[in-house]
Order: sequence, then C-alpha cells, then structure tokens
Amino acid sequence: MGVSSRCAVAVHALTLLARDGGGQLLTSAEIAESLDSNPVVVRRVLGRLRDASLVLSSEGSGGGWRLAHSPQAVTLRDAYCAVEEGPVLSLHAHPPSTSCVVGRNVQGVLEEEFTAAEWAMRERLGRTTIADVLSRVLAGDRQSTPQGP
Amino acid sequence: MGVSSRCAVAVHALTLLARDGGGQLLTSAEIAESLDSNPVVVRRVLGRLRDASLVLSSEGSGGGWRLAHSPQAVTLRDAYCAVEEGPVLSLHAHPPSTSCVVGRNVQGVLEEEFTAAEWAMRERLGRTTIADVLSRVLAGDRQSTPQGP
DNA sequence: ACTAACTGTAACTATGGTTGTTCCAGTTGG
DNA sequence: CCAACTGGAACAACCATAGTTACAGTTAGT
Repeated sequence: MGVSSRCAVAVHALTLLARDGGGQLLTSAEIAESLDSNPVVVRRVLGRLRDASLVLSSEGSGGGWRLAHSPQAVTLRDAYCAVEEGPVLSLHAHPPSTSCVVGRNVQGVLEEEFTAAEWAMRERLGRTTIADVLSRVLAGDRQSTPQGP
Repeated sequence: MGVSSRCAVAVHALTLLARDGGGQLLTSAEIAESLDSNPVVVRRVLGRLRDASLVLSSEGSGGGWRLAHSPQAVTLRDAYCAVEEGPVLSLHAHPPSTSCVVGRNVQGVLEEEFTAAEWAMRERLGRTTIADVLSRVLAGDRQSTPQGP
C-alpha cells in the first residue's frame, strides 16, 4: 500500500511555517494554496501536529498556525510520528493456523523484525530537521533562478 | 496506510519451505492451510517470489513450490523487495503549487529523505535470514511446550 | 488415453483508508 | 455586529488489498 501522504503534507506545512526564522503565522487557506489542496485537509494534518506539540493554533479572526519550536529542533521523524500511527509493515491479515509450528510462532518473530526495521527508518528520518529542509528548498530555488545584485 | 501484509505472507511461506533443510516441496493449498488463507492468495504472493528467483514452482500433478536457495542465503529484505513495489513514504497526492518556493522544491528534498529512510529500513531487514526466522520459530515452540526425551 | 492434482490467471466482491468536499458550530478581533 | 478564522461532522470518490470462484493449461500415474 504505502504510507499516506500526510507526512509529506506535514513537512511541507512545517517548512512554510519555518520561513522568516520560524515566526510565520499562516492560515490553513494559505498553506492549502501552497499545497494546491484544501484547507480542511490541511487542518486535519496540522491538528495532529498540534496534538504532538509541534505547532500552535489560534482560533478566531487573525488566527492561524505557527511553529511551537525552532525549525532546528523539529525533525522529519517528529512530523512522521505525529501524523502516522501504527506500524508500516503489516502482519498477517488473519492470524495464522495454530496447528502449525510456523503459524504459531512466526508472528512474534515478524513483529520483532518489523519493529526493528521501522525503528531504523524513523532513526534516519530523525537526522534531518525542518531547518535542513528549508535551507535546501531555498537553495534549490537559487540554483534554478539565480538572482542578480 | 501501512504496507500490505504480503511481506508477512512471503516470510511465512519461505519459512515453511525452509524446514527440513530447505528441501520441502509444498503446494499452495498446504501453505494456505498454515496461513489460514486461500491458495490463490498464496500463489499470487509466491508468484512474485518466483519472479524474484527466490522460489521455484513446478506445475502439474505432484507439483508445488520449493526454495531456490538455501535459507541462509535469503533475507527478509529479499522477501520484502520481491513482493512490495514502489515507495513506502508517499509524496504529495497532488503536485504542489509552483508559485511558491516551498511548493517548487520540497518534493525533491522529500524524495531524497524518504528514499534514504526506506533504504535504512530495507538495510535492517537485510540483516535477518529465513534461516534465522525458522530457528526462532522452532525455539518459540520449544519454550512453550518443552518436550521430554 | 484418461484422470487426478497441481499451477496460472482472470474476474468479481467486500472492505478499509485516504483524499477531497460541503456544511455548520464555535471563537476571536475590529 | 461582522468578518475571519479553527474545529469537526458527514459524505462521496477513489484505490489497493484480501478473499473467492471459475476455468484453462500442465504434469504424473495408471
């Protein structure tokens, strides 16, 4: 199946909020415009980031979303864990037969191995911060459209 | 979303075939019985393993499936790559807006990071062989139901 | 040659999660 | 009081998976 695109949306939104030194206050409509998506979809994802204390939301007129921490302090792992629940690698849809040695014990082994594999994936995601992403995003623009003095 | 359970089915089937030193010849019906599932589902997964040269199939009466290599030579990574195509971590459902710096460049950065994270996951899966799984499966049975002399 | 036992594959259903959308209640600032 | 937000429910469209049935093709044994 593959994991949902929520993580990509989350990193995208966090990167937007990280501009200007992290002091940006943006509405879900503004973020949705950059994503070419829907404000409700954005609020769904940002709601999870808020539950994980990665962003803060303020209601009412003039409200919106802003980072809860500095862009250097938030990693892709934080974003991933905030929006994606449950294991990536699935065990059997059905529990296997208990009248077979393999059926009785394979799920325990698989759970250990899959957990270790996912830990490795998250560990790698934890090495990159939103600040890293932002600087590379900006560098990409400088490469393709060099600016004069 | 999470990844399909095909990898769990594949490892289960490979472990069954690895018994008896790897010389087992099993039918899809026998494997399906251990999985408490359907022979067609099993053949779908084992078909991918065969395309990846992990198992061999023989048609006709007396036919079935057997390992193409020794259980020590096949890792969970091999099984995973054989049955699971495409990236685990998805980029945006839509391409983002090109009129925004982040929208223009974030997908490239995400692709690099996600690829690295998935590589880390597969690397970890590559450290465990089917022989490892089999021995742990058998050990699990010895623990819970100790046998006399 | 016939039959039984397999694989290989197409077609179909049911299910569940995600995405996108509309709608409305609640909150806030001017 | 109004305009601009968030919060959240409800719903449709879509897609992959898991499971099932059905059938064609292949092989071994008699």
